Amino acid sequence: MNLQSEQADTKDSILNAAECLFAEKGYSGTSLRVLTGKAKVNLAAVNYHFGSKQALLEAVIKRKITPLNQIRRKRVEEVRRQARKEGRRPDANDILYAFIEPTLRFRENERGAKDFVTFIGRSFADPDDTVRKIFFRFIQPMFQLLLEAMREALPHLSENIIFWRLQLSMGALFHTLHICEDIDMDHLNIKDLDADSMVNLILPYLSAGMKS
Amino acid sequence: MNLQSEQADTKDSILNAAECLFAEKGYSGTSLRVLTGKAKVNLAAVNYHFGSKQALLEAVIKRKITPLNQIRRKRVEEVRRQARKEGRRPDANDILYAFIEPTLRFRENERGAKDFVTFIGRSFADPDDTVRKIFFRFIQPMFQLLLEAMREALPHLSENIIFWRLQLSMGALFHTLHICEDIDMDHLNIKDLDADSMVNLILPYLSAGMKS
DNA sequence: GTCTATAGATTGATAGAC
DNA sequence: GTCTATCAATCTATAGAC
Repeated sequence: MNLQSEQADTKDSILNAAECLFAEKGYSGTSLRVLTGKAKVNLAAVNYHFGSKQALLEAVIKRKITPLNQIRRKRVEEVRRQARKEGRRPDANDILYAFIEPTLRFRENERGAKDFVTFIGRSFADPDDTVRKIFFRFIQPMFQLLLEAMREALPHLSENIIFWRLQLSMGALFHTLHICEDIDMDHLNIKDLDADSMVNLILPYLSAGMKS
Repeated sequence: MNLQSEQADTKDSILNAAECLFAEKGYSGTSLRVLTGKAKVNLAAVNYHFGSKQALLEAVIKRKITPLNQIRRKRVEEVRRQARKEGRRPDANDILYAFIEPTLRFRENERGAKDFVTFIGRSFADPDDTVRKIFFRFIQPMFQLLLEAMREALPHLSENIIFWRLQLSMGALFHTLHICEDIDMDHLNIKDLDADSMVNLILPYLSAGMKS
């Protein structure tokens, strides 16, 4: 019992520190020395508990992306189900809302989630193939679902166009989410905006772009 | 004469190799050994000709961003001038076109420009403060000009909203430009799209978002 | 499970011969 | 200007005592 809980603490400490440092300094930019220092565990603990730095990366991603995607998937499918029930096409704005709102809510509420979302944004552009591939693996099914839903919503647009407009949306969303952690201009600060305000800022833009 | 031209060749070889490798592997992910290997110059040549790895980074950015920003600035100001002459507000779509078209044309035509534009996209999200700060310094005046022009075009929107919609646009644009170098799905491939087609793909999205 | 100590590789930068 | 050789620091990962 005691052993188990202490192990869990060590693993969690490592995961929390990794989440924070990966967001701030990137995967390659974070050394195990700094990481274990922040987590207040021994340098060898990462390799003992996770096997390697890369396995730790996977664990960090998996821990938060799994429940988040579960919520988002449920919300998007509810939009499609509701539309089908009413004998109409789903609305692009509703689909985007079903994806974005839980993302920003999650970012606001969960411990370390702000770091995690920043990390997602960084990972899209990470030069390290490893990082991009691992992320891609976890994100791909969710993106596929969005693609399907959008094809229902916007049947007059080609799959090609929808694909790239979704990419434009992901780029806009995640760039903004991590730039706002970085920027410090008094009159333009949205660092402390709540989830609803951020949705109101971002959703109209993405929605108009998707339908354009 | 001979000495000068050989020096220029060495410096240019280094700049070209750096541009390519920084785009592909990032600044931190590129070692001077690999870089000088690709440039076919001696390991010590970077420090001799540029002083440090960071000074090389600045030189790489400066070489291409200066002429590119000159063109973009001229085009954006021409849109404002024309509108003023006709006694109307500039159109947001025209402003975006004046920024994006030269960017994509440049990307298509100039040697190494595709790498450079990819590198810009990566740098927005680079975890290394140094990289982001240097880029920010070179990009800031151009962004400021866009901000001003957009405030003229969209006077009913607050400066705050315009600022963040421009950020959304930059995120969408540069994410898409470097994801399209990375993606390899036959039916969705735009890797070999020409500049005009890319403008047609991206501009309506950004334009609708800005005006939303 | 936790710790120290260290292997083994790689990094940016530089000194000094040519 | 170009080269070799090397320093000093850093990295991931692991072996072995406790």
